[in-house]
Amino acid sequence: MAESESSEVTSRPWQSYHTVYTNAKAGMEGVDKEKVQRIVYEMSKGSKYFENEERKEAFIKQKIENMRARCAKLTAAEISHYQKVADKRILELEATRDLTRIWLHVDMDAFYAAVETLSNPSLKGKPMAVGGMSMISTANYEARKFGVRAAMPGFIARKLCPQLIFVPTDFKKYTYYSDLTRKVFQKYDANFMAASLDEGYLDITNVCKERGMTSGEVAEELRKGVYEETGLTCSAGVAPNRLLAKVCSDINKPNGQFILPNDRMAVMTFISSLPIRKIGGIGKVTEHLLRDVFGITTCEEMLQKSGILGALFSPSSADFFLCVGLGLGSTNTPQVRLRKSMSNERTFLATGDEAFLYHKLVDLAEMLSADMKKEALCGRTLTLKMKTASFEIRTRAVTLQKYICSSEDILKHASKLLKAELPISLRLIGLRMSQFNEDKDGTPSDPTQKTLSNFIVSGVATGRNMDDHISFDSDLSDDHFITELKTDLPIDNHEICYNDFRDPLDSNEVSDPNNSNCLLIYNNDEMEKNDGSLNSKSKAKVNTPEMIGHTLKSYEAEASQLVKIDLDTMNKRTNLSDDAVSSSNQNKQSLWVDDYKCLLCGIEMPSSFVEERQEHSDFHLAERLQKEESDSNPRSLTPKKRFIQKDHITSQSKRKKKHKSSPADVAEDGENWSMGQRQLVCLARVLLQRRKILVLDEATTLVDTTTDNVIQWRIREETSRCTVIRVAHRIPTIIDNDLVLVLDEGKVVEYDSPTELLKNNSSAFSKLVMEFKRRSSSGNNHWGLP
DNA sequence: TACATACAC
DNA sequence: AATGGTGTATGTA
Repeated sequence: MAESESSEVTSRPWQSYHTVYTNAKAGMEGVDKEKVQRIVYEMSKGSKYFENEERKEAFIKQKIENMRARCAKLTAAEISHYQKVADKRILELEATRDLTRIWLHVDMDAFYAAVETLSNPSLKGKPMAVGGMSMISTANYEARKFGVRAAMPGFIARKLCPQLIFVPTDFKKYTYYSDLTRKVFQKYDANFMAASLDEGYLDITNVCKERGMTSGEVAEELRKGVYEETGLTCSAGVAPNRLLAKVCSDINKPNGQFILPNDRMAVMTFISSLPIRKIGGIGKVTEHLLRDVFGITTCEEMLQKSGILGALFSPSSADFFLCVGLGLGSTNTPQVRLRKSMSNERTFLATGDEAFLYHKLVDLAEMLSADMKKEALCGRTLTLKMKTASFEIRTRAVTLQKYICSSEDILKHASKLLKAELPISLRLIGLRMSQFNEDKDGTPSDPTQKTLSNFIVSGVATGRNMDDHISFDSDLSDDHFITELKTDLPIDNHEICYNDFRDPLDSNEVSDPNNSNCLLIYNNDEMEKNDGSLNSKSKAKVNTPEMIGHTLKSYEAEASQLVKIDLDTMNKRTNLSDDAVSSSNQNKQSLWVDDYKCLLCGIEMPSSFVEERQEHSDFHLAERLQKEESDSNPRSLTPKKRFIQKDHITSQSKRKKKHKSSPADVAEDGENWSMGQRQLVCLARVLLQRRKILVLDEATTLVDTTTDNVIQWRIREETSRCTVIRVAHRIPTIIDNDLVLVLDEGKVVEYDSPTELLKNNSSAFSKLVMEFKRRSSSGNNHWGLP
């Protein structure tokens, strides 16, 4: 079996290229599939697209292997258990079977092509396709005889059929004809569901009853009506539910119909031999998966393998498969569904030209905004979609506090998302808005307006307590407090954005494949005196979280309280924390001349604007840090990167000036800070407090590596007389600490000084360091690692 | 929530 | 030379 497969790969390689258009489509019965497949393969071979398809294919193969392995691991007892569960579920589902409704699915025949032929009758009888050289939307039946079909690129179609006529798409026309067909649909079911421009689901139960007609007669009449109204033919399927009706409408295509009676036996017979790929929702991948793992090709087999399916798939997937096996589908008429997202995207010649990409983004933002306004929509989640030159698709999203719809707002956030990805070479950019505001009047109902949980008092060993609101009434000037800074979440409450800023090409972060590895590092300048056990030079050994908790507990005496400053602390809304920070930092000079004017830029802000003032001083702080950072390490920044940063600062300065005239706007500021800048500000504030013990939990994740190195160096300087506990993934962040604890899946795998750990080549830490070196060897090594 | 996949037309 | 655009659902972290 494996041998015949591999010989196919070498002698007839095209057979292993799985395209989307391998499934049987109406009108393609007499086609020489082998030939078509070979031509498609030869036209595609070697292209970037093809390489990406191969990558995806390999990924699916891997998935199949994993599933097979999981299958093989199941014990007999487990299998019988899952079978019992599945049998019970089958009974439950069977009980929901509803044979009282009659559903009709109408599907227009080669809709776009038929419409084009209508408006240009000379196309009649000739092979024709709607679309262009890159993509075909619809092919007429003459073209299908050559293997030309929807979703096929035009240049391949032309190879299959040199005389093929191409007609560009014209959605206005299709919408017009679609409306005509819907007028007819409406006569049979006022609540019909439009599945697309050329498809509809109608519940014809009442029509049949009221007019004393069989469903077949209704279908005939409706199709005749559609033809009279439009001059276009369609096909219909009648069945007790929508899932089956959809399958039925395809059976006698084109210009035909198929009736499946409302009878359980008829349904079961119909379903039994039906290939699963005919069912809507089962596509190329699922078909492949079910065939190669379980040997399932027909719907009937879904029931035969129900136990194992239940064991390997999620409940909702398993349910769907069972329904397929039982021929069950929805019979209800769902209430009008609101749209959940709106998007637009454009493909172009792949380029890394930032000005070009930005320009595309501007266009998309404007178009999207216009579309949103047309439907009076405002959304709060914006997603940037990118397709790289190698066809890899990436999306990056932000969820905002406010609903937006203006092109300016969209562009502002979209360009931030794009900037974080630069440099990058793209062939497509898209924007999508989702999470819409229910009412259109634009009332800014804040859906995630949070109460502030700022200072949370807790012990390390008792775990993190981010959610509880614990009042804080201790003396902040006490130097014995530990300040834990957790900055791996955004600071800004205005704008919650959980972006992954890591660049997969910039491998400065080391983690194991499932990303569960973590390094907990103790830089222990003072701890020695306090607790010798932590500083033990013992060999790496397995440890448990309890032990760590225990060890750390001994510090609780000294650190009478752990002050956790979470991100909200740094937020402008946080009066308490801001007061706390400034009161604990008495040597801090006032920025405000005469308690009114900013010393640095002269902006005027009354003292009552507490939050705005904090925001403003943070801004200057960030500016300073940025400057210091680029001065101290100018060569490590590419000119381009520096330009971006400079640009960032300038845009902020501009915003500040604007605020002069309207102080109320200041509350919005900080919005356009990069996440890295926010982390910088957090860090700076904490360092200023000069604690004896500092916990840095992924404190610099959002800062680029170069800056991170500067920061780490600076932290070491600033904290030479204090104990620093770092939690980090980046090796350079932790390499020169006194003690390293390697965590894997929440457990301490080993701990010792880095030098000791590195002596053992097979220690987890050594492996991480080696992996890090391997990944960074291709790029610049700024880190001066051993 | 963010992101990737799968699917449909 | 060259493989789309729009929208939904779902799984996973």
